[in-house]
Amino acid sequence: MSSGRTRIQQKNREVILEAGLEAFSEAGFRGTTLDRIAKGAGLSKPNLLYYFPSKEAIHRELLSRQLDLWLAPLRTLDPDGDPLEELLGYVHRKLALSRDHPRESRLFANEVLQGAPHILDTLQQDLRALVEDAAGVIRGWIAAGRLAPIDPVHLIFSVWSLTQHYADFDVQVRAVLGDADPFPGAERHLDAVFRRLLMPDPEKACAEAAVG
Amino acid sequence: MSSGRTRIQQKNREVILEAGLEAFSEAGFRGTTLDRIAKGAGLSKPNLLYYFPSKEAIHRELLSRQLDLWLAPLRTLDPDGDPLEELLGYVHRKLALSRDHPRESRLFANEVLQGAPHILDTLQQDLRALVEDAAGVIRGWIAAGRLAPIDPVHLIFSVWSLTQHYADFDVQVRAVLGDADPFPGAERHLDAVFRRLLMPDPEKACAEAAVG
DNA sequence: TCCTGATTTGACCAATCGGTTAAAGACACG
DNA sequence: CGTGTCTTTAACCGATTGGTCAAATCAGGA
Repeated sequence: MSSGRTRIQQKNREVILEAGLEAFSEAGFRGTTLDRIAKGAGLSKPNLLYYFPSKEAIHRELLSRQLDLWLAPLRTLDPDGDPLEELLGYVHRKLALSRDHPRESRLFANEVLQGAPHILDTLQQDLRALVEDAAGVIRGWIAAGRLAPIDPVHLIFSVWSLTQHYADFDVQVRAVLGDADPFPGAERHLDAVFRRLLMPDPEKACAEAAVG
Repeated sequence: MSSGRTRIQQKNREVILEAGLEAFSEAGFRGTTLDRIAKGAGLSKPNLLYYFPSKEAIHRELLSRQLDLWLAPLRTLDPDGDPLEELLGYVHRKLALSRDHPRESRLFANEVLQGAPHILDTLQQDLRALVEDAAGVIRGWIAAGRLAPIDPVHLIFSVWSLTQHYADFDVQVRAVLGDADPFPGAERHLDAVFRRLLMPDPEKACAEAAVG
């Protein structure tokens, strides 16, 4: 009565969302069937619809539940920290999300790729505002000469694309690399890329380049 | 009799493939219905199946027909050319593909994102071999000191992800940037990124950074 | 114990899925 | 004209889709 939800309800809703994540991330919204989610959750189809009113409700709940986690790394940029450290840390955390939560990445990738019909509002409002905040921080660093001059918004796009690539196109990456774990190599590569890209001090950049 | 295909057949097959590209790139294979393709092509559903034996045949034809075009930019790397020019040219051509053929990009993105069930063989053989060739060229440049040291395969992944991002996640990019055309900014950004990333000569890099 | 509400399910629904069939319509060619 | 081929479609098929409903089952408190 206090929480409004039984233990059974909480547990089954979790099981359903887990199965839904597995399915939606693999096949997208339209490509996913209630039967498949039900089977994955070990429940009957009518029982699914006892816990969620519709397929779309499961999808919506998944998207909104993961969105905060998904954008969290970008919120942590500290204007008073060291710019290079902050941004490399961001890249690192974002790549870790791709490694540890590839299904969540593919869930969003499917959604956006197909026109973001369920989260377009959120993108245009929350995401845009969040990016604008982060871009402001980056602009401040550049203005203070603490960071190489670069378009902050496109820089953020670059972090997204470079890191999420290893989750969203995992199959392709492994097909090209062989089946070895791509992430150690990806981590080294992205660290080197962004270090070289963002280094504000020409002399340090030169030294690094000369050594490397 | 000579070509084995009537004018009507050729024209209708084209119309069907155009409608199929529109549909598959938007909704993926499972999310696309024959009825939608038929409607888009202005034909009846049985008439579709007079020209193609199945939905999968349309999809397969689209994938194989676009694959060469899609990978062409990577084949043009000239070992005897200027490394920086060659790679910047590759980035430029790849970004132009994202701008001028976003549906083709999303067609592949959907396919790979959902596990590449129809082209996994091609990825593991042709694509892998192609990347290995290109990586060899890049390694040669690095060994000759004509290019900054960098992992060639991950560099290619980076080109793919950075350029295709503007086609595949177009909706998200526009949501963040507003609805202005993202490509001029993307072009400037990627040019600057790869210039800085690949510049082999420390002094030139320093000069560029100091000026920029 | 019984009772009440929470949970589960078999049977079912209209709509849509990919695909088939047979027959009609359009066309070229003699 | 006629004829044989190419093209198109109405009608239909079994399977699957998202979703409903009433009845059965379960769990827990008095």
